[in-house]
Amino acid sequence: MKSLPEKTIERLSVYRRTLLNCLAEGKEYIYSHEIANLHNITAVQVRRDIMLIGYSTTLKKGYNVRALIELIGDILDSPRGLNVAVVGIGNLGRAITAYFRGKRSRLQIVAAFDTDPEKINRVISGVKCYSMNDLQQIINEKQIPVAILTVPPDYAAKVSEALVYSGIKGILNYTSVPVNVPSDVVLENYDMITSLEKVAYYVKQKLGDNSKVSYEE
Amino acid sequence: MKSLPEKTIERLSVYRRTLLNCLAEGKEYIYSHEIANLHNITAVQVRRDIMLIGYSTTLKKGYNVRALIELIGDILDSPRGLNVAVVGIGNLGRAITAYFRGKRSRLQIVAAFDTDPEKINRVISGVKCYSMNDLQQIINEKQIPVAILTVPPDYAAKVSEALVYSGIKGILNYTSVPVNVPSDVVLENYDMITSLEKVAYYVKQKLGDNSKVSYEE
DNA sequence: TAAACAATGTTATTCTTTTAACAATAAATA
DNA sequence: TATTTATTGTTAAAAGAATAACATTGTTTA
Repeated sequence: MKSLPEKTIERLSVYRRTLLNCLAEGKEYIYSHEIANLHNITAVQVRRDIMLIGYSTTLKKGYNVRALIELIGDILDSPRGLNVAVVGIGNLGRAITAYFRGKRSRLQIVAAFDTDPEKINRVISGVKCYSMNDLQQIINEKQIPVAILTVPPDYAAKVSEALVYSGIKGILNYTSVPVNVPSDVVLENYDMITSLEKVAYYVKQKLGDNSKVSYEE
Repeated sequence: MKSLPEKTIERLSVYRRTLLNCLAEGKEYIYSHEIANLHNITAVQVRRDIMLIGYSTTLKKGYNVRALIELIGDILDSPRGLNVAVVGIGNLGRAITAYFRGKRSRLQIVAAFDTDPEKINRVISGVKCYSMNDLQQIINEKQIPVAILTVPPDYAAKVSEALVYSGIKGILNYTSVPVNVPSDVVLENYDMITSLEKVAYYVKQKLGDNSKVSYEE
């Protein structure tokens, strides 16, 4: 399989969730422009993404929702599922596990880690919490290739090192500190403060355009 | 001011936080390649970003950290700060307010909204929580142009409509549902499930490359 | 059935972003 | 002081992503 553009991968993930909703509402077929409207993008982009994953329909009644979902699954999911750990089970960690709760998904959050003795050995948001000291052991025992990093900023670097050392293959970093990993480990840094500052920047630009008030004095 | 590339805006936000740390450690000057190493990017990209914001140094001792921070502030921040509301103060909402707690920033989270009677009129993570019914009133009274949307998926569409109607200028949407706003409202959709699925996809790819095991049977 | 329409599939173009190439110059060194 | 080195600033090229243009083809309708 030739590799798909990163942005297409992202959109496929979102498409799938929207399509699952459609299916739940009894919708069997969907037009490219309907998918587009649901996501604030153009129908061309939708069609192009769908072309890239090799789906095509001869009908003019839109795409078969079920078939599309399945095909996206073939691309995104690992056949046997993929285990995930949440490292740092504070508010953010719990928010993420909550997202997955009850969802039937090929991604399973199978362990949480924390340093707080109050949390260790308890089940939090449906996930057993282990001591950070047992990181390597549990990751190996449970065969966990992916970790979500939601520890306080000061611990980010140390913990990500430990994760790499424990053999983790992918890290989704939600701390506000960029972390560094060897090139054979997949890394996605996402920074919530940055997104907020970005929105604020564009809002400032717009306000500045419409009324110079805030700059006048 | 000519408008800067979106990616540059994002990086500036991250640079600033890293630079603040450097300053806290007593570092007065920093080389482009040092900034680059901290962020897993190239020095050229750093220099280009810095060129774009119009900073330049005649010294060969690196950039003046203090000056850079200030200049980034001139670009990103509104002179008088910008008020922000968190709409839906569950785990995710609390995680975000916690980020900002104690941070001296030009972005202030000044209100939370929720429907849970247990939360309304209480102070949560340092922020007063109001009833969702008072959205418009409070947004106007407190002059809040930016909202962070962290409500359960089913409420996302309704609440974002209400926000737009209340005169909000920017929405940062963390629900797993894409929302739609008029073109004069700044919108950033960020989907945590998608980022996790993306990491999982690339991990799958890598594992597939190294050992075909998972596809063999 | 023929014409018009509406939808998809694909190539070409444009735009954005990153990377490369290299000129300029302060600082260090022989 | 002349030479080398290290660093910045800037233009040029390449890569990646979105958009536009358009060909194709079921479906509907006169």
